[in-house]
Amino acid sequence: MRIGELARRAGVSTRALRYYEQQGLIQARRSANGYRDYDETDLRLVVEIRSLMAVGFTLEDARPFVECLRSGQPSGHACADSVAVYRRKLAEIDAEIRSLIARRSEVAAQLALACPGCVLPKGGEP
Amino acid sequence: MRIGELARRAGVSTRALRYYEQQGLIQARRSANGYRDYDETDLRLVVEIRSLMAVGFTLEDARPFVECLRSGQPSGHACADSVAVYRRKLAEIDAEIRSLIARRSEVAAQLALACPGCVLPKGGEP
DNA sequence: CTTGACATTGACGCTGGCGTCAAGGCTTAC
DNA sequence: GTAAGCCTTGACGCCAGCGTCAATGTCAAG
Repeated sequence: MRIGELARRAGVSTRALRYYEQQGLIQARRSANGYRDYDETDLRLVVEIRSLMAVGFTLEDARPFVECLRSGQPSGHACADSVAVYRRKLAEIDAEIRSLIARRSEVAAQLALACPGCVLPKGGEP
Repeated sequence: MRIGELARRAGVSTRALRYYEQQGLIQARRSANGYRDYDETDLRLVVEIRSLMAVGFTLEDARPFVECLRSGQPSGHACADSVAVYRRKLAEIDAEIRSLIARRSEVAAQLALACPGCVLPKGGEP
């Protein structure tokens, strides 16, 4: 299939697909006229990328999953590198959550100073 | 005082101070030679900006606080606009935290699929 | 033959908050 | 006079993930 059809089926823009290719995440065969030619495997790669991005992964984070799929594995997380990224992302998310909770309580404290009675607790601070 | 001294005392770069001025957050008087000339009030404004940014506020978020201070209020959160920003930021932070928790549990679920026994819970899911 | 829907590459724009360099002017100290 | 250390404005760079425009090629339908 050509790039427009892949874009429609994957729910992304053609620009995004070219960008993924530029970043080395997907590689398209070329038809005789120079058009990119994709197959169902490419669709799976793009869907994998998008589902990872939907949970906050960057394109670089997605790379091991894509390579895992391309190496013939039935799923992108069947490789050690992918699992390592999962664990790292979990740690990153946990750090972000902790940071946000800390910042939330600081803001809530300031709001309480500025406007006593304005702030209703959320369980952030003990 | 000139820009270098203000920068040192506030713990920011001169570049940042010029940027804040360009964004209309602070306004410096000028000496006869064209140099920016700041006073203690300006220092307070910059300190306010930095403390707000430290908890995740953007420069635009900080604007009402700065204007509040410049209007003669003893503290930046003594104005209605500032309180409104506090409440909006609290809501934004809460939304971010919820989103992160949701994403964390999705990632954890995927990790559990990929590597059973890898994931140890964190209290995110019941 | 022409229109229209597809495709190509290349390049600039966007967001925020600056860092960094260029090219020069002011002031003081030696 | 000259070196050092401050200051000025202007402009490009950076990060990610594309959006958008330009100029042009390809191909099937009418």
